[in-house]
Amino acid sequence: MDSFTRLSRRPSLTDDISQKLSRMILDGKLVAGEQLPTEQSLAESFGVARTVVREAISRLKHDGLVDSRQGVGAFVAEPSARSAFRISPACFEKRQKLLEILQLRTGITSEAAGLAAVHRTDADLQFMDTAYDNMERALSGGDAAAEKHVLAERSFYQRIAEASGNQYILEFLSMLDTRIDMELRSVAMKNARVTEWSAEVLAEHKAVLEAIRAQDETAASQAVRYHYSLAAQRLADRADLADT
Amino acid sequence: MDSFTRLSRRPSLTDDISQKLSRMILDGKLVAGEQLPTEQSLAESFGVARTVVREAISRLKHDGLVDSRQGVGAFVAEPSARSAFRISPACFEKRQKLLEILQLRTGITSEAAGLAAVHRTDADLQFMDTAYDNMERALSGGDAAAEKHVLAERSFYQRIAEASGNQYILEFLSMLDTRIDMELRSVAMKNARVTEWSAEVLAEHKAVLEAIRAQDETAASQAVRYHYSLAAQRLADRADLADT
DNA sequence: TGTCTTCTTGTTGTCTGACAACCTGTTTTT
DNA sequence: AAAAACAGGTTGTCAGACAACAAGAAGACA
Repeated sequence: MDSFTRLSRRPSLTDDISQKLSRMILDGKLVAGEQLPTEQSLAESFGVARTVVREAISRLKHDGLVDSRQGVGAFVAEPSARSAFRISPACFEKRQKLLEILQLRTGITSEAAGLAAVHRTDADLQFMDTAYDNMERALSGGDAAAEKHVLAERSFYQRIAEASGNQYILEFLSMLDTRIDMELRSVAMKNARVTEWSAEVLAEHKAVLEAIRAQDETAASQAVRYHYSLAAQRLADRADLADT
Repeated sequence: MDSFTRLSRRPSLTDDISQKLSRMILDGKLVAGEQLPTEQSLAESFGVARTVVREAISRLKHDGLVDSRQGVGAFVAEPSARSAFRISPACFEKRQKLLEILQLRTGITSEAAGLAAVHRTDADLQFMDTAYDNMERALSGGDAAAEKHVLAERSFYQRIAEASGNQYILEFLSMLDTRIDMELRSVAMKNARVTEWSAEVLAEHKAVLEAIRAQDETAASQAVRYHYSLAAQRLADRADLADT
């Protein structure tokens, strides 16, 4: 939540400076990669103590807007590093909630596939074909290549999101994937057993790909929804995810 | 992005303490409403200076995890105050981007409708019926009641999101609606002319409602998608939104 | 000349101490 | 009893210092 969203409390100096700095970056007064003024000069120009500037910059670092290196300076982060969306870590508190996150992703991914079916270029299709081949190849490695397959699958749907032409869908999906990975990798992903259902899963992906190739919007979004509904079911059946 | 997402840089003390504190809250060691230990005692127990603790808490305040009152203390914020999702204000910079936001909402809403068709209770249905009646009644007021109708429509889909049983979908949609309203109210909503297409629009909503009543998952999500595709088209036709 | 070492300088990260602003409960005064 | 002054504690801000670190400058040496 942005500080100015909370109207209840009188904004502190830190809130003020933090907002000023982030606006400078968001408005493009500070270009990506550019070095921020030093904390001391910022403190002087804002008329506050250095601690205030530090707390403000600390927030920006936390938000991924700037990146600082000790002994060198603070720099405006690349736009690719700053996501349009942020999700609270609290969302992954309980493993049961993960299923709801996956439902959320289902809706967005299916929309992405539908849009991709409409807007895809031949180049997009080529990327998707390649990603699909990678999935197929990863499967041939058996359980050992489980993680590789997961990455290939993610890459496949990322291509779809790119082909949708919708920047926000792409960003939101990649953010979700990143966070889901962080939460799941340690728990489940490493000992995932893909061979059990590899064939059917691949067929589900294939259906998505072919619908997009045929530029069939409805079929594409439905194929995604179908895949995820089965995926959710598989996930629910897994013992290592059922706990807590 | 959380600090531990960036693996490149050695985590600073502030990163460490910030993470420790947020985990204490997220893991429930500190209950909502509870007062945090004083900055000084936190500094002592963590073995760092108070400035470090302050920078860490500053991040948590920015994230809405804690709320502090000068002279009293810092308190764990209510979970309702910590919204699961945040969207950067930059997303609404250009009006052209609004269409992409709407596409994003389409995907989530259609997923919500599908889930609602499965999970709805009779009570949910009753709420939706009431919301639909409100929409219908708002339309009879003609153009004057345009804004009222917009609110009724939003309320209708909010009911659907609630019936989906998915907390994140509900939160994300309400966040999007809030932000879209903030951006659009001044521009378009006040002089919206609903009478031109009121009948057909209402029929679209009705289709959603009946699909959910019939517990037809596919029909429900398709009906939403159909409505939004037409809504996007209407929006694109509007001159006051085409500029910039 | 070229390369390595050392020094210098500047910046961020952390520490320490102090005071201002503020809230709350207690005590004193009226 | 009610109001005012007091006391203690906490956050917010300030000031100064040093440590950690990086990058360039200057010098030593082959």
